[in-house]
Amino acid sequence: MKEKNEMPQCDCTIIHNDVIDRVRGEMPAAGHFYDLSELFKSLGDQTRLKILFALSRNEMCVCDIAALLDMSQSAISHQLRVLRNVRLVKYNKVGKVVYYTLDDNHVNEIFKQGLDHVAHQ
Amino acid sequence: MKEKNEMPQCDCTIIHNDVIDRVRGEMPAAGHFYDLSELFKSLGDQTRLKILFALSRNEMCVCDIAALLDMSQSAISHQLRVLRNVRLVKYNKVGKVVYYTLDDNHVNEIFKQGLDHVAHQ
DNA sequence: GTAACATATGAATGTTTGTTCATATGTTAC
DNA sequence: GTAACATATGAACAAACATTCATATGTTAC
Repeated sequence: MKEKNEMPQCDCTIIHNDVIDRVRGEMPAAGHFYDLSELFKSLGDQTRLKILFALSRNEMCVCDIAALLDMSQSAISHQLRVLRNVRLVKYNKVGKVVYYTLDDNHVNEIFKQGLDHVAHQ
Repeated sequence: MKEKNEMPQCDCTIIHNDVIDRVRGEMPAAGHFYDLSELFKSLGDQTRLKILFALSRNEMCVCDIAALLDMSQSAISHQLRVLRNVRLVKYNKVGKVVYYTLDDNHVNEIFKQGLDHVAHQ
C-alpha cells in the first residue's frame, strides 16, 4: 500500500547530475529554441514544402502556385504568409502580380539534409 | 453587378503555363513530401528541440532529460516516442534505465542550418 | 513472492493549425 | 469614374497536437 501524501512518480534519483549540470550550462538561450521551432514548424506541412520546392525551381506568382498544387488562391496566400513570417520566401510585386522566390538557400540545405534522412531507409 | 453563376475568384489566366508544366514534372513523389513534413513537424516543437540539443551533447536517460528541462517524466516520454517515430533518436536499455542518443547526425546539420537561418538577422 | 523505481501508454483536455468562405485591398485598362 | 482581376485577410470550423493524470509494464533488490 502506498502512502498517498508521499509523492511517488519519478522524482527519480537523478542518475547523472554531472551530465545534467554540464548540459544545462551549454543550453542555447530560450529565444533560439523558440525561433528554431517556428522555423521548423513552418517546414512541417506538405503544402508549404511543395511551395518551397516549386520556388526552388522557379520564381512563381500566387496563381501559378495555386494552379500547380491544385489548391485555392486563398489557401496558398495564407501559407505564403507563414513562409514570409519566417523569412523563407520573399516577394516582388509587379503590377497586380506578386512574384515569390526563396529568401536564401538555407532552405535548400535543410531540404537536402531532410531528404537524406528520410531516404536513408 | 456580378453574375452569381459565373465563378469569379482566381481561375486566373494562369500566367505562366510553361513554368507550371516544367516544375510539375520535376516534383518529387508525394510520399517524399509526406515523410519530410513528418520529420520537420517533429522538429517544430521547443521541447523536442531541447531534447535533441541535450542528446547532441550527451547520452541521457529519460529522468535526466525530465530533470534538465524541468518537465514531467510522462511528457518527456511522449515526446521521445515522437522522435523515435521519425528515427531522430534511438535508445539503449540497461536494466530499468533507458538511455537515449541521437540516431544519426543529419539532425546536427539541420540544426546548424536552422540556427544559421534564424541568426542571420 | 513484495516493494521500489524507471519508463511507457491511453484517455481527456485545452491549444494550435490548415483550409474554406466571404470579403477587402490594390492595380490595370477602359 | 467602372469592370476585371491578382492578392490578402478575418472569422469559422474541423483536425492535429502537447501536456496532464492515472495507470500499466518491466526491472532490480530483497
